[in-house]
Amino acid sequence: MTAWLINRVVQLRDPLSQTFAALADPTRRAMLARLSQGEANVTDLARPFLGQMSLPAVTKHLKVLESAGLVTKGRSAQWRPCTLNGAALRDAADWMETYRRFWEESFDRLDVYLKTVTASGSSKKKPKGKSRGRKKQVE
Amino acid sequence: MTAWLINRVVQLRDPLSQTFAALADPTRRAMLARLSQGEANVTDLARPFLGQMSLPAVTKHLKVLESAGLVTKGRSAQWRPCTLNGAALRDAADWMETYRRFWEESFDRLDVYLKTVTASGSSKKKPKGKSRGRKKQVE
DNA sequence: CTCGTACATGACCGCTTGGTTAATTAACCG
DNA sequence: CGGTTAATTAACCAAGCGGTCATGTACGAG
Repeated sequence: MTAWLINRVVQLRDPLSQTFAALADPTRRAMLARLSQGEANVTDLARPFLGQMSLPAVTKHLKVLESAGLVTKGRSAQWRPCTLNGAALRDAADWMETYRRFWEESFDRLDVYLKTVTASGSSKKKPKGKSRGRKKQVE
Repeated sequence: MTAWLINRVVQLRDPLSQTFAALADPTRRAMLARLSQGEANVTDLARPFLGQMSLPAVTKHLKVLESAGLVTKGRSAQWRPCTLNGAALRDAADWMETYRRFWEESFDRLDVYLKTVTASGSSKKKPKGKSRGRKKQVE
């Protein structure tokens, strides 16, 4: 029936959904990564992607990030200096925070497992330490 | 040109994008919230939404969560007991973590602002404390 | 075996998304 | 003024997404 209307209008435009949707694209995440190193105008942001996609495509991505509140686009003559805006990201992080125990639980299970393994070996090195949440990660 | 092909195939299917995309829907987030309180089968998960959407719709949402690795769907007779799987969520949280300074920066700016405001008033109550990251939030 | 329950699957539909090219606006520069 | 650079807008296209209904399947119970 006309349920799709209700959905489209009411459902999918809450800020959190917009934020997550904006993050659900590697191009957009890369742009955020670039912006995390400082202000940049549109062509700066586009540079790594030109050759793979056109400038209007970048403009579109940028618009998604902007309307999700993740970046702020200023203007100076013909340039649009963009800056990263942490606030929207914080909302998403806050949401995630409520689930932290779930990934730490599984980490703890691994921790317990590792302890049983190393218990049968020598007990030196003692790598205890509150080293939650692995490093790695670039993208 | 055939750029859309390259994109579709190569771009949008990385795990992180899938995870964020899965989170970009309030229905799906609500299902995760339900699962955070313990195992549930499909009709359990669907219950709050029936009347607003059909069962197949829920099945679809569930499939999105599943293929993003966020939930694991077991089977016991005709039931599919679903459980929340924290690992995928952790990957997303790790990504966010690299941007933490940006929302904490803005918090600090607010902090400074509040200090200048309260400085002109009385200096009692002293709400200093490392109370990062507001409470609120339900969804 | 038959029935009911719990889900999944398939075919369809309309909007959204991510991309394209071509044209347009806007500002600076000489 | 005319030209160049920066960026946006418009029109279009194919694929994806979120929903529908109808049908199909797998299992337990009587």
